[in-house]
Amino acid sequence: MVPAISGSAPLFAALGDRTRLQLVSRLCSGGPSSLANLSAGLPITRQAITKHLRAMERSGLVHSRRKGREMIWRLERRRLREARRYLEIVSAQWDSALARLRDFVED
Amino acid sequence: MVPAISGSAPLFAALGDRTRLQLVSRLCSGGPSSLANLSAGLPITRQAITKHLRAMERSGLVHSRRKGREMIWRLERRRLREARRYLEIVSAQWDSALARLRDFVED
DNA sequence: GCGAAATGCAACCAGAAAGTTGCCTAATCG
DNA sequence: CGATTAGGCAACTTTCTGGTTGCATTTCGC
Repeated sequence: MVPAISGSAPLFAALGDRTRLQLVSRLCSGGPSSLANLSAGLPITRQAITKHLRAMERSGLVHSRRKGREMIWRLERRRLREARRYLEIVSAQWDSALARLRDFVED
Repeated sequence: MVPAISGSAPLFAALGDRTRLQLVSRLCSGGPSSLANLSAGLPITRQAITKHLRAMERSGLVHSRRKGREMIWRLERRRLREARRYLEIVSAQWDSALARLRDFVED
C-alpha cells in the first residue's frame, strides 16, 4: 500500500551522499548555478562534481542546461516533492491506529 | 541554511535501496516483525536481509530487540520524521520568493 | 533430550561508486 | 588572434555494497 517503491529508491539514493546533499543545499539556497560555481569551495575535483550531478540528473532530482560555455544546474522541485510525499505517507500510515494496534499485538 | 547535512545523508542512503524500501513498507504496514517473517517472500537470502536491517539500524531508521530465539525489528518513527522534515525545509526554502528571484536573475 | 526453527558469524565475490589524473574541445575576452 | 576559462571524455584505483555459501549457536516444541 505504501506507494511507488520502485521509483522512490533511486531518488533517496541520490540524496544519500554527503557531497550530493551539499550540492542540493547550494542549489536550493542559491538557485541555479554553473558547474564551476558549484565545485568552487568543495574539496573534490570538478569531474567528481560532474559525476554527482549527472547521477542526480538520472534520478530526476536535478536538471542541466547549456548556456554558452557553462553548464547551468537547477533543482527539480517536482521530484523533491515526490520524496517528501513518500515519507509523509509512510509516516502517516505508521501513525495510524492500526499500526499501533499491531505493534501491541506482535510485541 | 539547510540543516543537518552531515546527519541526513546516511539516513537517505538507508532509504536508497529497493529491498530496504520494501522492508520499510512491510514494517510500516505490518508493524514490528521477526527476521524470518520479513525475509519470507523476498527473493534474497535471510543473511542479506539481516545486513540490510543492520545497515538501517546503524542509521537509526530501525530498531531490533531479541525475543526468545527470534529477532524483532521495528521502524523508528523519530528518524523517519527527521528525514521528512529535512525535505520539507529544503522544499520550503526552494519555494521561497528569494529562491525564485535568484532563479530568474541567474537564468 | 532431540530435532527443527531462528538466527549469528565469517569468508568470499562481482559489480557499482567515489574519486583521481591526463588530455581534448569549445566559448569568451583582451 | 591568443590566452584563459568552462567543461567533456576516458582510463584507472580503491573502497563500499549487495549478495552468496557454509557452518555454528541458541531456543522451542514435543
